[in-house]
Amino acid sequence: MSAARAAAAPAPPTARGRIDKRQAILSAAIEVFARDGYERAGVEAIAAEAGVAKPTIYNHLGGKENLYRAAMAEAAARSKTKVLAAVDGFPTTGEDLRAGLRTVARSLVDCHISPQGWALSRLLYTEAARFPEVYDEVQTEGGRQINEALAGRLARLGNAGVLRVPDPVLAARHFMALITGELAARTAMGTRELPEEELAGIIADGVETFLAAFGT
Amino acid sequence: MSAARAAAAPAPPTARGRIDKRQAILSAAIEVFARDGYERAGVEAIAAEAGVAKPTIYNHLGGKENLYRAAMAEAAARSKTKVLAAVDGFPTTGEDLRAGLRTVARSLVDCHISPQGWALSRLLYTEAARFPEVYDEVQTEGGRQINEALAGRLARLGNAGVLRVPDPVLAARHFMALITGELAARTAMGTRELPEEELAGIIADGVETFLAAFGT
DNA sequence: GCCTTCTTGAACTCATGAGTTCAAATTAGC
DNA sequence: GCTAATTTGAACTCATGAGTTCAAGAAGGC
Repeated sequence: MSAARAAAAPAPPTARGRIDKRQAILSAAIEVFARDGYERAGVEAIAAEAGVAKPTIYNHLGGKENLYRAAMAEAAARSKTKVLAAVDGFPTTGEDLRAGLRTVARSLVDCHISPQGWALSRLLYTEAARFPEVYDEVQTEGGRQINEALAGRLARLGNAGVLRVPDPVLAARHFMALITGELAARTAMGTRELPEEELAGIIADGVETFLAAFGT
Repeated sequence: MSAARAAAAPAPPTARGRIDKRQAILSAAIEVFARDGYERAGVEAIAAEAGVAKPTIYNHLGGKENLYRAAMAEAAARSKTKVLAAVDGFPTTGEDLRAGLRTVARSLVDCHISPQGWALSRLLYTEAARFPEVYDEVQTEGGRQINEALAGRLARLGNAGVLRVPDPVLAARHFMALITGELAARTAMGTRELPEEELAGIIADGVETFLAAFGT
């Protein structure tokens, strides 16, 4: 019986009993939803991916809709942590500003183009009509916080006289737009690989335009 | 019989026989796919919307996948026409450049945020994994052409000395990024209305940053 | 060791939706 | 008008997937 399951699931022959099933289910759900989309994703497939029986999912999370909500909350939390860490690397002084901006931009882009990052964006957009609350939660709890953090760092640089940012929030939005604006189109919303050199070029170009607009 | 169909379909009591069924089917398909997504859209619903019987769809277009491809090609063609017309309004002289840029930006944004525009983007992204050829066709046939047209106009302004655009293609990309970058997030990929004043603000801000970066 | 609690597998039910079939009705071409 | 092609409605088939049920099995607490 265990052997049959192990053959169907990539997961190791899971220990039985109540361990960290819930976490395993959420991780598997994120992966399968990301790969197949909400509609095409099967609860059975998620169960297999998690190395768990189907009723266990219904015990823990009640149903597909609720499972989706919980999985998205988990994914959003993970993503937010990463992005805020990336913003933390923002330069605080004008010393080698161009290089500093490129480094942060690269970190931010890496968050965006990671499989997890794309999965989150794609599902948010795709299911925005069906799950508006999920969209709002991620957007307000996540997106706004990130923008605020970025704006704060830009304001510091403005204060130090190395940038001209009368409206730091706007500058933060345009920074993100210039850096990440083309990623969706270029990678087909994360379904294509982007050559390293192309990525570096996009970032360098974005930083350049940003500096042309907001530098002193 | 005709009365029963008219009750189910919003379409007028269609004349029978081989008229413009195909066009009606494609228009209905665009609408239903846009509203419900590929997976949730039902062929039966499309038939009802088109005021046509289900077998007629299979006669004309063979199946759901093919119907999707044809509908997307139609939608892309319509969209491209509109966008290229918008680019045509681009200023060619430096006279009142700011106002001219805002006007074009507004036209471009209007194409983007129209229900048809969002439908196209959303479906392209959502189904990029399942229909990569559709994505490529629209992206290369449409996106590239639009970017080229925009770059051409920017190059003229550069030549006239009112803009500093060593790389017109790059400038075109950044123009679009600054103008349309936030629209997806703000409108939840077109599922929310955006207040007119907010939209005007986004455009004005985008043009301002663009001029700061590329103006003389 | 024992009892409670959770997990499992397997076989269900039930709804939905793609695609087909076909005789009857309708239309277009002439 | 007459004929050939097309459209229609309605009733199919068939596959898929959500959610449930239940008896048997496996931890974990004591």
